[in-house]
Amino acid sequence: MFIYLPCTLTVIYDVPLIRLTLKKDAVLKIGIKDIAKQANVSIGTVDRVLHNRGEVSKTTREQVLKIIDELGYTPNLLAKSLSSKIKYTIAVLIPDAGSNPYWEKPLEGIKAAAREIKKFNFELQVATFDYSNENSFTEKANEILESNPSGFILAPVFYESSLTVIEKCDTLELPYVFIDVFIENCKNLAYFGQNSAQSGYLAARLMNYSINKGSSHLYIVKPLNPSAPVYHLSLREKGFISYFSLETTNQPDIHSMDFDISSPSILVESLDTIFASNQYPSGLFVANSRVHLVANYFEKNKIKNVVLIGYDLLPENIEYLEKGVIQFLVCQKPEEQGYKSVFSLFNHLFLKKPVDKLNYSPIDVIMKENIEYYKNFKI
Amino acid sequence: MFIYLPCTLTVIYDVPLIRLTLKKDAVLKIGIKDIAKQANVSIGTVDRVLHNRGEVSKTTREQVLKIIDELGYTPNLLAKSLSSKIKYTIAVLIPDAGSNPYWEKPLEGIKAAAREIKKFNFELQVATFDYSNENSFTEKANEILESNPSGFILAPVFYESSLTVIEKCDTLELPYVFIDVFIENCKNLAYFGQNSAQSGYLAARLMNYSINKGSSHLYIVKPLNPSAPVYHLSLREKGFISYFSLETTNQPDIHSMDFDISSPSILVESLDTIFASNQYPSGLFVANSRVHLVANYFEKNKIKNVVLIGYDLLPENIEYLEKGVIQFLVCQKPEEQGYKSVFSLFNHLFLKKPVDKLNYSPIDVIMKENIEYYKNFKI
DNA sequence: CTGAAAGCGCTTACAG
DNA sequence: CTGAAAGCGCTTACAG
Repeated sequence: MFIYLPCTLTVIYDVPLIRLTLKKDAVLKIGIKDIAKQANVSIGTVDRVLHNRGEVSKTTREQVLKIIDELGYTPNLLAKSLSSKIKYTIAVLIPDAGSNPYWEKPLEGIKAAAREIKKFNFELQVATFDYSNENSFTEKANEILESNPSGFILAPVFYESSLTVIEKCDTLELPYVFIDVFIENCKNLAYFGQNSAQSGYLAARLMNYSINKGSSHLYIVKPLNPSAPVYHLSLREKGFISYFSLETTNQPDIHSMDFDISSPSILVESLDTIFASNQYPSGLFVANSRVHLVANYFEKNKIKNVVLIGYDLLPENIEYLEKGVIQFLVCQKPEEQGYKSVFSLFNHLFLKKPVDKLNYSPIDVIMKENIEYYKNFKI
Repeated sequence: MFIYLPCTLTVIYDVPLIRLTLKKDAVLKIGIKDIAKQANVSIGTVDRVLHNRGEVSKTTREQVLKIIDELGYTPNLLAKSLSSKIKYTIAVLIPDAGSNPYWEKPLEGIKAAAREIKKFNFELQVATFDYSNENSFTEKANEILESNPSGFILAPVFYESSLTVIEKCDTLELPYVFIDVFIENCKNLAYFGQNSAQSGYLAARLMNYSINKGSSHLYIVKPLNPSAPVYHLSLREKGFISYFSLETTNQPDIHSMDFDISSPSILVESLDTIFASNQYPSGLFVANSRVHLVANYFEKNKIKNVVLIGYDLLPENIEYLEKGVIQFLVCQKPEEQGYKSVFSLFNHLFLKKPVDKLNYSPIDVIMKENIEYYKNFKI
């Protein structure tokens, strides 16, 4: 039923000033030649002070520096990379996508960034390791360090081994960027990853809004991959739980349920138990991308009106979201994490620009209506 | 109450192959010199066929073309823009931010893009017009066309005048990009804007999830600026309404309420009426960024438990979202629209890359928990 | 300590 | 129709 309820509409004529900004940009770009002329030196000398390569007398150095400052010189990056023979190599060490399809996404972003900075003589070295094999991590890391890259992006999933690697980086003065996993008190150039607890908290709010209020049962499902670490999972769980203890007067019973993804039958049994019990769920929060397993169960058993929230845009998840079996997918732009990791090193190495150290990904709320725009990674 | 319910956990050892991809990239970059040598011509001739500047005999032309193809030549863009004297100018014609603060955002993105492609000899010309003055649009457009830009980004808010301008662009073979407003059957290079109906539809789903189910009253608030067009507003309204008629068995009464933003007292009166009536609202959907006016009313009158959903990240809206007065803000990355408009012209003019014609912005769902990541525009 | 010169991969007149 | 040469703004040996 649609009711139209118009209010009085007063027309006003509040005419803002018309203005036209046509930048004439009369500022002529000044180059090292101009500086050289002003300072009565050769461009070679200017270059020496520009890059602190010494072999310049103090007085001329200061003179040149002064003029550079006065004229507000900024180097022409195109000319720089055209003439320079320096090659930059960015090494990447992340888990094998075979063990976790998640890692395809950051790699996609990494590759996209690599394509963009290729023209500036940047090259990529990608190595992967096995989640269930700490040695493979160390071995690959050592291989990389021996190849002497200009920068290093790594997912430090094994704490002890990572510390050893990081120490070596520090000694070599090799700038390194953490992706996805964060280790504290390191001299890492930057970190790009998720705010897992926060995303769980957000999911809880969505859950709370979506379920029928009043006493109810919520289930946190944690699909475990025995060979993969679980910190994201438990942080998401913590965030989810803390929302209900902090923000709402609505206090549902929250149950937690772990299961090994390699034995789906256990999941089915557990879900059977839950749905047959007198603790019938109002909603399920699946703390990672395996939410499609639960969605599949819902579909088969024709379960409706139970809110289902999960993570990540796997094709299966997208399908169930579009069908309406999953209500919300929380997503943390994994491609962007990879993309930005590369660019942080580019900014540091090439542009000599300062880089933000702590970088959490946006937490996207994906629904039927907006999934279209998140499906494909585009910069 | 938190209950832990563990399932059996079986450890498996599914060891994926370890692999190391160290791109050696032995492919030497080939340039016009190599082509020239292969074809036994000078680089001048190669350049002539590369740019179809004629003055080349058919046979040599074909020979060169063949070699270019064989060697898979791709031009070095850095060298190209370093040596070329060609300047590109992108003209922009959008509404004055004075009449609608929204337009600051696309402009921000436009400027960001401009900074990035400045090094490729791209320059920006920004002109603004007055929403309440169609003549100002036409005048500025003509001024721009006379300045003979390389590309044109415009918000064609006045239909008739826009058609005239567009016709001139077509004659001049000037590529033009629509931003925010779309006109059908034009030869525009691209369009960047919102999918307004879709966002209303999404807002309705959020609303439906958030309100207590059962019979209820929802209000669509349309804050009107008499000098600005309303198509986005009414599309959002339509989308909102159609969700309830299409997707849900839950059929609340939906009331629509327009008011002139220049007389806030009318809004207050209307809200007073609503909240005193026997049609007490479960939720209000404010179809644009003025949702903070309603939020302000909520705060003053200590209204709780009424779902409030609105648009855009104005500072006031952010504040009320963080306070919990507004539950959801729907946002359509206006900065990105500007940013991408510029890049579509860059791709077309400079890179000669094909450009997608229809580009809807992602519809972001913003809540307390993720607003942090959407506040600042970053590429 | 400093300068002159070649070169990066293109474009752009100009000469023939 | 075609080629030789200068130049874009830098870097990089090399000579003094």
